[in-house]
Amino acid sequence: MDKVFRALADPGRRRLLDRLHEENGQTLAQLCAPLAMSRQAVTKHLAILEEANLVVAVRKGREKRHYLNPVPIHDIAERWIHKFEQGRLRALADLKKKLEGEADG
Amino acid sequence: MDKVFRALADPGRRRLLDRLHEENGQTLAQLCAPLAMSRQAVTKHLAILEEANLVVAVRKGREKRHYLNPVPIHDIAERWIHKFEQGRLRALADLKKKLEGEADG
DNA sequence: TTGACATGCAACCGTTTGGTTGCATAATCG
DNA sequence: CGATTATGCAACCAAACGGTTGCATGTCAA
Repeated sequence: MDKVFRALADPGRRRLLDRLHEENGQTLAQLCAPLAMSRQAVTKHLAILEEANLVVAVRKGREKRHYLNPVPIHDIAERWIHKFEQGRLRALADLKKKLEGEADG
Repeated sequence: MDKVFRALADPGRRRLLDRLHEENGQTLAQLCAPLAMSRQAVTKHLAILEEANLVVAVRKGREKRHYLNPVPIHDIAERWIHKFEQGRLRALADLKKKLEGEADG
């Protein structure tokens, strides 16, 4: 779970996930192409995404195809985001109350 | 959006959000208490959470009460997670197919 | 006013991060 | 075979991160 959050912390890596979401199974070279970053930098980002299990790579000859794994994102939504969505309106009410200069706490 | 992802990348900060979710409006001292970390470290984490607008602080005399703002988390769920939840089953199918050693790509 | 409590600010420090460059390896093509 | 393509590995580097310590400020209470 922590690895997933950390992996998502970098905009470049989120961009890579977006790209794979648009077109799954891309190679390293394909992913690098429009990214204003060296191939090796992208390699490292992909390694971090793989480490977090957000991306699964499959070698095919001299190419390496990258596939999006949606499970960790789903898990975060379920186990973490969901919790905060529950009390959401209450929290917003708390907040608004305080920000409106409520005298007493 | 980037600030939110970055803020969520640290387990200590997620912990702080969890604590505020359990009990909203806690002071710095209250939040530090069980955290095996110096008060100043917590201050920095809270500053990052405030910067990301995940926490809103209100001074009350010599105390500073911290309130959870659920909006950025909601936004991430809406604008980012949701997208991946859409194609989720398809992506999983793609992945499974490849991992099962599908000959042709 | 004095003391204690709650927080703020700033300097410093080791480690991690995100990136680079250079070279090595492996697979396809002619 | 040799050239080209696709990727891997390693060393290096500046900047950001997460944390510390020391001191300053502001507020409540006796």
